[in-house]
Amino acid sequence: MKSEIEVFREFIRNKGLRKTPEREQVVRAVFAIHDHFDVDELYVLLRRENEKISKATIYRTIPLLLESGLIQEAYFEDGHLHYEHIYGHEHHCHLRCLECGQIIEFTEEIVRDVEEKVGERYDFLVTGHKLEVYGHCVKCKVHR
Amino acid sequence: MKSEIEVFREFIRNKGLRKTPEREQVVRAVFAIHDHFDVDELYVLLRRENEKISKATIYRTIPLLLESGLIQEAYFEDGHLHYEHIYGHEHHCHLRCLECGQIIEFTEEIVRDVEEKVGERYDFLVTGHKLEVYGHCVKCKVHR
DNA sequence: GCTACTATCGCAAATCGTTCTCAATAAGGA
DNA sequence: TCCTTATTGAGAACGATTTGCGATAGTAGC
Ligand SMILES: [Mn+2]
Ligand SMILES: [Mn+2]
Ligand SMILES: [Zn+2]
Ligand SMILES: [Zn+2]
Repeated sequence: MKSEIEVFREFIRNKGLRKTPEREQVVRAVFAIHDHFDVDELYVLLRRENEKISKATIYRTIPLLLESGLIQEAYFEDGHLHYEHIYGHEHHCHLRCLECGQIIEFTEEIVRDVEEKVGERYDFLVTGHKLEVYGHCVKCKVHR
Repeated sequence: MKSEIEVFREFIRNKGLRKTPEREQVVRAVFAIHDHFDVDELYVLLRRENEKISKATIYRTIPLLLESGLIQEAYFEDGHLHYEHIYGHEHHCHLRCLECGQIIEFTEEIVRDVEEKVGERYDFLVTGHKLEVYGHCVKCKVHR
């Protein structure tokens, strides 16, 4: 299996874009974080290790990572988007506690069936889905 | 079944807040729009018919509508959140075309099963879910 | 109904996330 | 190596949302 940086380089080349150290630093940072992240976390991480990268460059790189399928939007929270790297990981959904904000990842096969059913019903070429289940976690349940 | 304004008044009273014409105008506007909406659409609609309401008041009312269960966040798009009124409507999910942006609402029973399963698996008190399926609609499929 | 208390309002300023402008830099093809 | 031009960093600009504040108006108590 190709590494994420190989995938990225291929993507960049195919689009006729330029291979730059800044872009590749972003790719590395994104795959160094094994959790959901936002632009600012990426920025802080990169500044801590690397030194020089501007937020503008990170913002400009995000769409490339999305388009190349290396990352995806995970959820919108606290006024901004949160992402996660997905290349090399099997698809998962999110279970969120409305009280403490905890997020658990889970996989559930049935959702594939929904994709298929709905695709047929509305004549869509379905490519994916995003499912978030929410409620109250064990800890927060008791305080009510 | 209680009307949305009754539900709202009850909510307001229980919270010890004040019943104001501005807040109730927002409730009316929200239930006058039978589609997904954003803050600005609400503002434009209210200014057209009513005259005087500030955006700040709309922004301050949204959390009340969410907490009272009258509306919910539908999706994040074009840099801001879009909402929909849900009181008096059965739950539905969204099917989105990634190319033309079209959104189709659909209902699928199986998702309830997922809620239940996952709730048990992680000991959550599940209260709801948000599912978005995406792909390419009939029209957009052919152009590729 | 009148009064007093203070929640809520509108407006404008402030804040926050994101995009844009532009001059300097550096990919990468010739 | 040279040339063209995509990309960068820095900061200004922008759009959405929140906040501060003085004016207004609900509402509880008389
Ligand atoms: Mn995740
Ligand atoms: Mn909807
Ligand atoms: Zn919790
Ligand atoms: Zn379409």
